[in-house]
Amino acid sequence: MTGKEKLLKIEALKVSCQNCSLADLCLPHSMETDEVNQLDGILKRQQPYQPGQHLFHAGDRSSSIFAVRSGALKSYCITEDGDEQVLGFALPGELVGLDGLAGETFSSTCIALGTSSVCELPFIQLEELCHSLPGLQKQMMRLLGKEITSDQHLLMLLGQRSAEERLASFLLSLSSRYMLRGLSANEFNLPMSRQDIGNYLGLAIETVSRLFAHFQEEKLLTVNRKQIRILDQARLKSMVDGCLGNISESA
Amino acid sequence: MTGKEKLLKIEALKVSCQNCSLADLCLPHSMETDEVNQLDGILKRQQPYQPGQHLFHAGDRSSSIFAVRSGALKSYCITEDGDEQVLGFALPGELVGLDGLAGETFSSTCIALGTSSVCELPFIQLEELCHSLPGLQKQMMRLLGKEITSDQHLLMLLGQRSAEERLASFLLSLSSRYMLRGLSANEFNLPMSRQDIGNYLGLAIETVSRLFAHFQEEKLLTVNRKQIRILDQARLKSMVDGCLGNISESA
DNA sequence: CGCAGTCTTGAATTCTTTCAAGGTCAGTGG
DNA sequence: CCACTGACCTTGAAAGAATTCAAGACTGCG
Repeated sequence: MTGKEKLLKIEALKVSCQNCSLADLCLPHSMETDEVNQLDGILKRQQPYQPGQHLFHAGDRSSSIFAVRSGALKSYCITEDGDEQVLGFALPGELVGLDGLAGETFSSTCIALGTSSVCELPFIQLEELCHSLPGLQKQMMRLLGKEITSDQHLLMLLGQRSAEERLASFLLSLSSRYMLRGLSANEFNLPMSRQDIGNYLGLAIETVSRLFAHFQEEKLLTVNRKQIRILDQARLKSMVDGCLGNISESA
Repeated sequence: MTGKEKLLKIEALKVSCQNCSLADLCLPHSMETDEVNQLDGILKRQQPYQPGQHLFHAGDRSSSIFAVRSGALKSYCITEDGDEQVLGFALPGELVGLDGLAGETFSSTCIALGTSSVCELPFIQLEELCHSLPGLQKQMMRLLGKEITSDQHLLMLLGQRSAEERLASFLLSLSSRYMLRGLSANEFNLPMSRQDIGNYLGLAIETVSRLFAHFQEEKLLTVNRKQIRILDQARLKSMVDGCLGNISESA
């Protein structure tokens, strides 16, 4: 590879990663060419996953975290009596598999909702790399801390909020996450089913459906199947005021 | 300091730390004498906190994590409309302040429930130490991952469990955490008020009170003010079966 | 076209909360 | 020593929110 080719490759990587959570992790910290190159070296890019295909199952030996490049993923657990509990959704630029850091295996299962492509980062190598790249380790910690903070927000949501406040908060979360990645904050598609939304928010599917109808009556938004268009973001926000922020990225 | 004195000091530290979460972090990983010494060097031991005294407030600049040595702590947030949301309780041997890793400041507030003593670990130094101690960084990651996993469990609890299942799960969590530190699994004191329990579990205080009465009628346990004695751990467990584990340590 | 899965809508039921009142306990001061 | 106070906890009854049950509608697909 010539010097010029190498440079191009690095530039391409920067572009491909710039909408990614991992950008937080490395790019803004004045990574040198060689450092980006090192990170690139451990990235495994994979074939896209089809809807319903699993990235990993709870109990699988954990060896990597995954960054979503496109599509959407769902993390969930199966309770002993066979129920599913949705833990979160990952949109492009977000990470999944962080719970695998806790031990030898994943504690959650991750499934593609739509056709999705991901980058895999084997964390053994990520760990080694942390030793040589001064900022990377700190950023990993921050990312994990962020995950904890975001779970705390969700806890607050489920702990004391009404069904209405939960759904409003959920929609605002999606909105801001799409915006963060340069997509429209007021018009987007729900990658998940009503079933998944209800499960995630601790609500019956019928309640979710009724709330969408109610929000529509109130002229807060329009909803057509999966397509959401937020009409009155301000009023939606006022519904969750006091809810200390929205749901942010989740595992 | 003579060689012998130094050795004694290290042994004392090992003893004082062995019931601590940080033991997970260092001791079982064949830490050498010098390594324990290094860790000891960054530990700041503090005066005990009195009930109602704060370790840190949300918004404070975060620079350390804290390990509880005795007593009990409560983490919480205040929502914009002034409500409190309890995020978790820390018992001896557990850590608080991990959410501070997310950014420059803490996102939660931490208060002593009873007289409590803690070890403070400035994480700038912890971070530096990670570079020299091979196992420490990995253990930090694991600890953070554990925190995430534990939040996920709580999420599942609040998401779809009945009031009865929530309280049962809460009590079993306390039980197993006390047992882990070598205390009785079936007889312990609740360090927090009914108010705090209700808030944490997303229940009204009256509901908590009624459930204690109900559990007592069912001969599952006896409760006298703060004192709990679990009579039928097995049946209590069967109530939360399918709840995928209990609540574990929280921020 | 017709089937299967997903979503919506209505009515009855259940669980939990809210409101209200009373009880217990520890500390305080007469 | 005992009544008083305030914080915390318990208990009952009424009200409300969300779920469950049930039925029907829409969509995409073979």
